[in-house]
Amino acid sequence: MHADEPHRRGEEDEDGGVYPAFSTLCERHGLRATPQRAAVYRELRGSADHPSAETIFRRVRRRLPNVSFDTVNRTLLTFASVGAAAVVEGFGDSRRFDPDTHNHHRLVCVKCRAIRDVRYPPYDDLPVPPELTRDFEVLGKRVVLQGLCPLCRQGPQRG
Amino acid sequence: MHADEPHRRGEEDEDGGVYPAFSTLCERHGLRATPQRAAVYRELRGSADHPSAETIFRRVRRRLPNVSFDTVNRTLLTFASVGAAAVVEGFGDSRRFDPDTHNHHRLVCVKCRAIRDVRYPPYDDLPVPPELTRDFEVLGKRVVLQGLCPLCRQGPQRG
DNA sequence: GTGATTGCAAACCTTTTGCACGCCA
DNA sequence: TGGCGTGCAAAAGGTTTGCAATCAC
Repeated sequence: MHADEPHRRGEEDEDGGVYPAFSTLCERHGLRATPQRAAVYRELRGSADHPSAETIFRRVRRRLPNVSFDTVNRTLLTFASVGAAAVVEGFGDSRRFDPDTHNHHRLVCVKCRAIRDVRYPPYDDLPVPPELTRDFEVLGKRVVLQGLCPLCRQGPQRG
Repeated sequence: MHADEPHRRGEEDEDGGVYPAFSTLCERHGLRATPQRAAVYRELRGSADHPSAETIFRRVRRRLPNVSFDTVNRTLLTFASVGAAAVVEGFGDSRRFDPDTHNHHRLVCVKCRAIRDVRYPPYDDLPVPPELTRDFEVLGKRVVLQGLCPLCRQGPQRG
Protein backbone atom coordinates (compact mmCIF):
# COMPACT_ATOMS: atom_id res chain seq x y z
CA MET A 1 0.00 0.00 0.00
CA HIS A 2 1.24 3.44 -0.76
CA ALA A 3 0.30 5.20 2.45
CA ASP A 4 -0.92 4.41 5.87
CA GLU A 5 -4.24 6.10 5.45
CA PRO A 6 -5.13 6.66 1.84
CA HIS A 7 -8.46 6.98 0.13
CA ARG A 8 -10.42 7.98 3.13
CA ARG A 9 -14.08 8.20 2.37
CA GLY A 10 -15.48 11.66 2.90
CA GLU A 11 -18.97 10.89 4.01
CA GLU A 12 -18.70 10.92 7.78
CA ASP A 13 -16.12 13.18 9.28
CA GLU A 14 -17.90 13.68 12.57
CA ASP A 15 -17.94 10.92 15.08
CA GLY A 16 -21.46 9.71 15.15
CA GLY A 17 -22.21 9.56 11.47
CA VAL A 18 -22.28 5.81 11.27
CA TYR A 19 -23.48 4.96 14.75
CA PRO A 20 -27.14 4.58 13.94
CA ALA A 21 -26.31 2.16 11.16
CA PHE A 22 -23.95 0.31 13.47
CA SER A 23 -26.56 0.11 16.16
CA THR A 24 -29.13 -1.24 13.75
CA LEU A 25 -26.65 -3.76 12.45
CA CYS A 26 -25.98 -5.12 15.92
CA GLU A 27 -29.59 -5.30 16.86
CA ARG A 28 -30.50 -7.09 13.71
CA HIS A 29 -27.88 -9.76 14.25
CA GLY A 30 -27.92 -10.06 17.99
CA LEU A 31 -24.48 -8.57 18.39
CA ARG A 32 -23.47 -6.50 21.37
CA ALA A 33 -22.69 -2.93 20.54
CA THR A 34 -19.25 -2.60 22.05
CA PRO A 35 -17.01 0.42 21.53
CA GLN A 36 -14.45 -1.81 19.84
CA ARG A 37 -16.92 -3.00 17.29
CA ALA A 38 -18.19 0.51 16.78
CA ALA A 39 -14.66 1.72 16.10
CA VAL A 40 -13.96 -1.09 13.67
CA TYR A 41 -17.22 -0.41 11.93
CA ARG A 42 -16.41 3.25 11.67
CA GLU A 43 -12.94 2.67 10.26
CA LEU A 44 -14.09 0.04 7.82
CA ARG A 45 -16.87 2.28 6.57
CA GLY A 46 -14.40 5.10 6.21
CA SER A 47 -11.92 3.09 4.20
CA ALA A 48 -12.05 2.86 0.45
CA ASP A 49 -8.73 1.08 0.06
CA HIS A 50 -9.77 -2.46 0.98
CA PRO A 51 -7.69 -2.60 4.11
CA SER A 52 -6.26 -5.66 5.79
CA ALA A 53 -7.07 -6.45 9.41
CA GLU A 54 -3.68 -5.07 10.31
CA THR A 55 -4.42 -1.78 8.60
CA ILE A 56 -7.78 -1.43 10.28
CA PHE A 57 -6.14 -2.31 13.56
CA ARG A 58 -3.63 0.52 13.19
CA ARG A 59 -6.36 3.00 12.41
CA VAL A 60 -8.66 1.88 15.19
CA ARG A 61 -5.82 2.10 17.65
CA ARG A 62 -5.59 5.83 17.23
CA ARG A 63 -8.97 6.23 18.91
CA LEU A 64 -8.92 3.13 21.07
CA PRO A 65 -5.27 2.64 22.05
CA ASN A 66 -6.00 -0.52 23.98
CA VAL A 67 -7.79 -2.63 21.41
CA SER A 68 -6.08 -5.84 20.56
CA PHE A 69 -5.43 -7.04 17.09
CA ASP A 70 -7.49 -10.13 17.76
CA THR A 71 -10.57 -8.15 18.54
CA VAL A 72 -10.24 -6.16 15.36
CA ASN A 73 -9.69 -9.27 13.31
CA ARG A 74 -12.51 -11.15 14.96
CA THR A 75 -14.82 -8.22 14.53
CA LEU A 76 -14.03 -8.01 10.84
CA LEU A 77 -14.76 -11.71 10.45
CA THR A 78 -17.96 -11.25 12.40
CA PHE A 79 -19.00 -8.41 10.14
CA ALA A 80 -18.21 -10.53 7.13
CA SER A 81 -20.25 -13.42 8.47
CA VAL A 82 -23.33 -11.25 8.88
CA GLY A 83 -22.90 -9.63 5.52
CA ALA A 84 -21.74 -6.25 6.76
CA ALA A 85 -18.35 -6.57 5.12
CA ALA A 86 -16.90 -8.48 2.22
CA VAL A 87 -13.68 -10.43 2.04
CA VAL A 88 -11.73 -9.45 -1.03
CA GLU A 89 -10.03 -12.07 -3.11
CA GLY A 90 -6.28 -11.52 -3.21
CA PHE A 91 -3.14 -13.14 -4.51
CA GLY A 92 -1.72 -14.89 -1.50
CA ASP A 93 -1.00 -11.93 0.72
CA SER A 94 -3.05 -11.08 3.76
CA ARG A 95 -6.82 -11.06 3.79
CA ARG A 96 -8.46 -7.80 2.94
CA PHE A 97 -11.91 -6.37 3.57
CA ASP A 98 -14.38 -4.22 1.75
CA PRO A 99 -17.16 -2.26 3.42
CA ASP A 100 -19.14 -2.40 0.19
CA THR A 101 -20.92 -5.71 -0.03
CA HIS A 102 -22.80 -4.87 -3.18
CA ASN A 103 -21.67 -6.44 -6.37
CA HIS A 104 -19.01 -4.35 -7.99
CA HIS A 105 -15.85 -4.84 -9.91
CA ARG A 106 -12.21 -4.37 -9.09
CA LEU A 107 -8.88 -3.40 -10.45
CA VAL A 108 -5.85 -4.83 -8.70
CA CYS A 109 -2.40 -3.38 -9.15
CA VAL A 110 -0.13 -6.30 -9.91
CA LYS A 111 2.79 -4.48 -8.35
CA CYS A 112 1.71 -2.83 -5.12
CA ARG A 113 -1.52 -4.79 -4.69
CA ALA A 114 -3.63 -1.67 -4.38
CA ILE A 115 -7.28 -2.45 -5.02
CA ARG A 116 -9.66 -0.04 -6.60
CA ASP A 117 -13.38 -0.40 -6.98
CA VAL A 118 -14.67 -0.25 -10.51
CA ARG A 119 -18.16 0.85 -11.41
CA TYR A 120 -19.07 0.14 -14.97
CA PRO A 121 -22.63 -0.70 -15.94
CA PRO A 122 -21.66 -2.86 -18.94
CA TYR A 123 -20.13 -5.27 -16.43
CA ASP A 124 -23.22 -5.52 -14.30
CA ASP A 125 -25.44 -7.73 -16.41
CA LEU A 126 -23.07 -10.33 -17.71
CA PRO A 127 -24.75 -13.60 -18.65
CA VAL A 128 -23.86 -16.79 -16.84
CA PRO A 129 -22.62 -19.64 -19.03
CA PRO A 130 -25.66 -21.90 -19.42
CA GLU A 131 -23.73 -25.16 -19.14
CA LEU A 132 -22.47 -24.00 -15.75
CA THR A 133 -25.90 -23.63 -14.21
CA ARG A 134 -26.50 -27.33 -14.61
CA ASP A 135 -23.94 -28.26 -11.95
CA PHE A 136 -23.17 -25.05 -10.13
CA GLU A 137 -25.21 -22.57 -8.28
CA VAL A 138 -23.85 -19.18 -9.24
CA LEU A 139 -24.23 -16.67 -6.45
CA GLY A 140 -22.27 -13.71 -7.73
CA LYS A 141 -20.12 -12.47 -10.53
CA ARG A 142 -17.52 -9.82 -10.84
CA VAL A 143 -14.98 -8.53 -13.31
CA VAL A 144 -11.43 -8.37 -11.98
CA LEU A 145 -8.99 -6.24 -13.90
CA GLN A 146 -5.28 -6.49 -13.36
CA GLY A 147 -2.94 -3.70 -14.15
CA LEU A 148 -0.69 -0.97 -12.89
CA CYS A 149 -1.94 1.82 -10.66
CA PRO A 150 -0.88 5.41 -11.39
CA LEU A 151 1.98 5.35 -8.91
CA CYS A 152 3.42 2.03 -10.00
CA ARG A 153 3.00 2.99 -13.61
CA GLN A 154 5.24 6.00 -13.21
CA GLY A 155 8.44 4.51 -11.99
CA PRO A 156 10.26 1.65 -10.37
CA GLN A 157 10.20 3.27 -6.91
CA ARG A 158 7.53 2.84 -4.29
CA GLY A 159 7.48 -0.96 -4.76
CA MET B 1 -10.54 -29.53 -1.65
CA HIS B 2 -12.61 -32.61 -2.06
CA ALA B 3 -9.87 -35.11 -2.82
CA ASP B 4 -6.16 -35.42 -2.75
CA GLU B 5 -5.79 -35.81 -6.47
CA PRO B 6 -8.84 -34.70 -8.34
CA HIS B 7 -9.25 -33.38 -11.85
CA ARG B 8 -6.15 -34.88 -13.28
CA ARG B 9 -5.61 -33.80 -16.82
CA GLY B 10 -5.60 -36.68 -19.24
CA GLU B 11 -3.11 -35.47 -21.77
CA GLU B 12 0.13 -37.04 -20.63
CA ASP B 13 -0.10 -40.34 -18.88
CA GLU B 14 3.33 -41.51 -19.88
CA ASP B 15 6.33 -39.99 -18.25
CA GLY B 16 7.99 -37.94 -20.91
CA GLY B 17 5.03 -36.19 -22.41
CA VAL B 18 5.90 -32.77 -21.08
CA TYR B 19 9.67 -33.01 -20.99
CA PRO B 20 10.36 -31.34 -24.31
CA ALA B 21 8.23 -28.39 -23.29
CA PHE B 22 9.97 -28.30 -19.93
CA SER B 23 13.35 -28.41 -21.55
CA THR B 24 12.49 -25.59 -23.88
CA LEU B 25 11.13 -23.56 -21.01
CA CYS B 26 14.36 -23.89 -19.06
CA GLU B 27 16.54 -23.05 -22.00
CA ARG B 28 14.55 -20.02 -22.86
CA HIS B 29 14.81 -18.61 -19.37
CA GLY B 30 18.27 -19.77 -18.40
CA LEU B 31 17.00 -22.19 -15.79
CA ARG B 32 18.74 -25.44 -15.01
CA ALA B 33 16.69 -28.48 -15.86
CA THR B 34 16.74 -30.31 -12.55
CA PRO B 35 14.66 -33.40 -11.86
CA GLN B 36 12.84 -31.51 -9.12
CA ARG B 37 11.78 -28.78 -11.48
CA ALA B 38 10.81 -31.33 -14.08
CA ALA B 39 8.62 -33.14 -11.58
CA VAL B 40 6.97 -29.94 -10.44
CA TYR B 41 6.40 -28.93 -14.03
CA ARG B 42 4.87 -32.28 -14.79
CA GLU B 43 2.53 -32.22 -11.82
CA LEU B 44 1.49 -28.66 -12.39
CA ARG B 45 0.73 -29.36 -16.05
CA GLY B 46 -1.22 -32.41 -15.02
CA SER B 47 -3.37 -30.56 -12.51
CA ALA B 48 -6.61 -28.93 -13.42
CA ASP B 49 -7.63 -28.10 -9.88
CA HIS B 50 -5.49 -25.04 -9.22
CA PRO B 51 -3.39 -26.70 -6.57
CA SER B 52 -1.58 -25.04 -3.72
CA ALA B 53 2.16 -25.49 -3.26
CA GLU B 54 1.38 -28.01 -0.55
CA THR B 55 -0.78 -30.06 -2.90
CA ILE B 56 1.83 -30.07 -5.63
CA PHE B 57 4.39 -31.00 -3.04
CA ARG B 58 2.41 -34.05 -1.99
CA ARG B 59 2.00 -35.17 -5.56
CA VAL B 60 5.61 -34.61 -6.52
CA ARG B 61 6.72 -36.53 -3.49
CA ARG B 62 5.24 -39.72 -4.82
CA ARG B 63 7.82 -39.77 -7.57
CA LEU B 64 10.60 -37.88 -5.81
CA PRO B 65 10.30 -38.86 -2.16
CA ASN B 66 13.13 -36.60 -1.12
CA VAL B 67 12.07 -33.25 -2.50
CA SER B 68 11.58 -30.58 0.07
CA PHE B 69 8.58 -28.36 0.27
CA ASP B 70 10.78 -25.32 -0.22
CA THR B 71 12.03 -26.52 -3.53
CA VAL B 72 8.52 -27.13 -4.76
CA ASN B 73 7.35 -23.79 -3.55
CA ARG B 74 10.34 -21.95 -4.95
CA THR B 75 9.97 -23.72 -8.25
CA LEU B 76 6.35 -22.72 -8.50
CA LEU B 77 7.27 -19.12 -7.81
CA THR B 78 10.03 -19.36 -10.39
CA PHE B 79 7.62 -20.71 -12.95
CA ALA B 80 5.22 -17.90 -12.13
CA SER B 81 7.95 -15.30 -12.51
CA VAL B 82 8.82 -16.50 -16.00
CA GLY B 83 5.22 -16.76 -17.04
CA ALA B 84 5.00 -20.55 -17.01
CA ALA B 85 2.39 -20.58 -14.27
CA ALA B 86 -0.18 -18.20 -12.92
CA VAL B 87 -0.96 -17.31 -9.34
CA VAL B 88 -4.67 -17.56 -8.73
CA GLU B 89 -6.45 -14.97 -6.67
CA GLY B 90 -8.01 -16.48 -3.57
CA PHE B 91 -9.81 -15.46 -0.40
CA GLY B 92 -7.13 -15.46 2.23
CA ASP B 93 -6.18 -19.11 2.26
CA SER B 94 -2.99 -20.43 0.77
CA ARG B 95 -1.68 -19.36 -2.58
CA ARG B 96 -2.73 -21.46 -5.52
CA PHE B 97 -1.33 -21.97 -8.97
CA ASP B 98 -2.66 -22.48 -12.44
CA PRO B 99 -0.72 -24.08 -15.29
CA ASP B 100 -2.85 -22.17 -17.76
CA THR B 101 -1.53 -18.65 -18.11
CA HIS B 102 -3.89 -17.66 -20.89
CA ASN B 103 -6.72 -15.37 -20.01
CA HIS B 104 -9.67 -17.33 -18.83
CA HIS B 105 -12.37 -17.05 -16.27
CA ARG B 106 -13.07 -18.78 -13.02
CA LEU B 107 -15.74 -20.05 -10.76
CA VAL B 108 -14.88 -20.31 -7.09
CA CYS B 109 -16.91 -22.37 -4.69
CA VAL B 110 -17.59 -20.17 -1.70
CA LYS B 111 -17.74 -23.19 0.55
CA CYS B 112 -14.93 -25.59 -0.29
CA ARG B 113 -12.84 -23.15 -2.28
CA ALA B 114 -12.68 -25.38 -5.33
CA ILE B 115 -11.74 -23.44 -8.42
CA ARG B 116 -12.96 -24.28 -11.86
CA ASP B 117 -11.87 -22.77 -15.12
CA VAL B 118 -14.59 -21.17 -17.14
CA ARG B 119 -14.46 -20.80 -20.90
CA TYR B 120 -17.10 -18.52 -22.26
CA PRO B 121 -16.47 -16.41 -25.34
CA PRO B 122 -18.88 -13.63 -24.34
CA TYR B 123 -16.53 -12.91 -21.45
CA ASP B 124 -13.45 -12.65 -23.61
CA ASP B 125 -13.92 -9.27 -25.21
CA LEU B 126 -15.18 -7.14 -22.39
CA PRO B 127 -14.50 -3.45 -22.84
CA VAL B 128 -12.33 -1.61 -20.37
CA PRO B 129 -13.91 1.40 -18.67
CA PRO B 130 -12.54 4.39 -20.60
CA GLU B 131 -12.06 6.58 -17.54
CA LEU B 132 -9.82 3.90 -16.08
CA THR B 133 -7.32 3.93 -18.91
CA ARG B 134 -6.42 7.50 -18.09
CA ASP B 135 -4.72 6.57 -14.84
CA PHE B 136 -4.28 2.83 -14.97
CA GLU B 137 -2.59 0.49 -17.33
CA VAL B 138 -4.88 -2.49 -17.66
CA LEU B 139 -2.96 -5.68 -18.32
CA GLY B 140 -5.61 -8.33 -18.02
CA LYS B 141 -9.25 -8.91 -17.24
CA ARG B 142 -11.20 -11.84 -16.02
CA VAL B 143 -14.67 -12.71 -14.85
CA VAL B 144 -14.80 -14.37 -11.45
CA LEU B 145 -17.98 -16.19 -10.56
CA GLN B 146 -18.78 -17.21 -7.02
CA GLY B 147 -21.08 -20.02 -6.21
CA LEU B 148 -21.53 -23.53 -4.97
CA CYS B 149 -19.90 -26.49 -6.65
CA PRO B 150 -21.92 -29.66 -7.27
CA LEU B 151 -20.68 -31.37 -4.13
CA CYS B 152 -21.26 -28.45 -1.80
CA ARG B 153 -24.59 -27.77 -3.39
CA GLN B 154 -25.88 -31.19 -2.46
CA GLY B 155 -25.54 -31.24 1.24
CA PRO B 156 -24.00 -29.86 4.39
CA GLN B 157 -21.30 -32.55 4.54
CA ARG B 158 -17.92 -32.43 2.90
CA GLY B 159 -17.34 -28.85 4.07
C1' DG C 1 35.12 -26.55 -12.11
C1' DT C 2 31.63 -23.20 -11.02
C1' DG C 3 27.67 -21.22 -9.95
C1' DA C 4 22.79 -22.26 -9.75
C1' DT C 5 19.86 -25.18 -7.05
C1' DT C 6 18.61 -28.06 -3.34
C1' DG C 7 17.38 -29.45 1.45
C1' DC C 8 17.30 -28.29 6.03
C1' DA C 9 16.26 -25.23 9.65
C1' DA C 10 14.93 -21.16 11.50
C1' DA C 11 12.63 -16.85 11.02
C1' DC C 12 8.71 -14.40 9.83
C1' DC C 13 4.01 -13.11 9.11
C1' DT C 14 -0.80 -13.75 9.39
C1' DT C 15 -4.59 -16.08 11.29
C1' DT C 16 -6.68 -19.01 14.80
C1' DT C 17 -7.57 -20.85 19.37
C1' DG C 18 -8.03 -21.17 24.67
C1' DC C 19 -9.03 -19.00 28.64
C1' DA C 20 -9.81 -15.72 32.50
C1' DC C 21 -11.61 -11.22 33.17
C1' DG C 22 -14.74 -7.46 32.19
C1' DC C 23 -18.58 -5.27 30.28
C1' DC C 24 -23.11 -4.89 27.75
C1' DA C 25 -27.87 -6.16 27.68
C1' DT D 1 -26.47 -11.34 36.82
C1' DG D 2 -25.40 -14.07 32.80
C1' DG D 3 -23.15 -14.66 28.95
C1' DC D 4 -21.05 -12.42 25.09
C1' DG D 5 -16.96 -10.06 23.94
C1' DT D 6 -12.26 -8.65 24.97
C1' DG D 7 -7.29 -9.02 25.67
C1' DC D 8 -3.44 -11.77 26.28
C1' DA D 9 -0.69 -15.49 25.00
C1' DA D 10 0.32 -19.45 22.63
C1' DA D 11 -0.42 -22.33 18.67
C1' DA D 12 -1.03 -23.15 14.02
C1' DG D 13 -0.43 -22.55 9.23
C1' DG D 14 1.80 -20.78 5.29
C1' DT D 15 5.73 -18.40 3.24
C1' DT D 16 10.40 -16.69 3.16
C1' DT D 17 15.33 -16.58 4.10
C1' DG D 18 20.29 -18.19 5.05
C1' DC D 19 23.56 -21.40 4.32
C1' DA D 20 26.34 -25.53 3.42
C1' DA D 21 26.29 -29.41 0.34
C1' DT D 22 25.12 -30.94 -4.23
C1' DC D 23 24.40 -31.18 -9.01
C1' DA D 24 23.65 -29.44 -13.89
C1' DC D 25 26.03 -27.18 -17.27
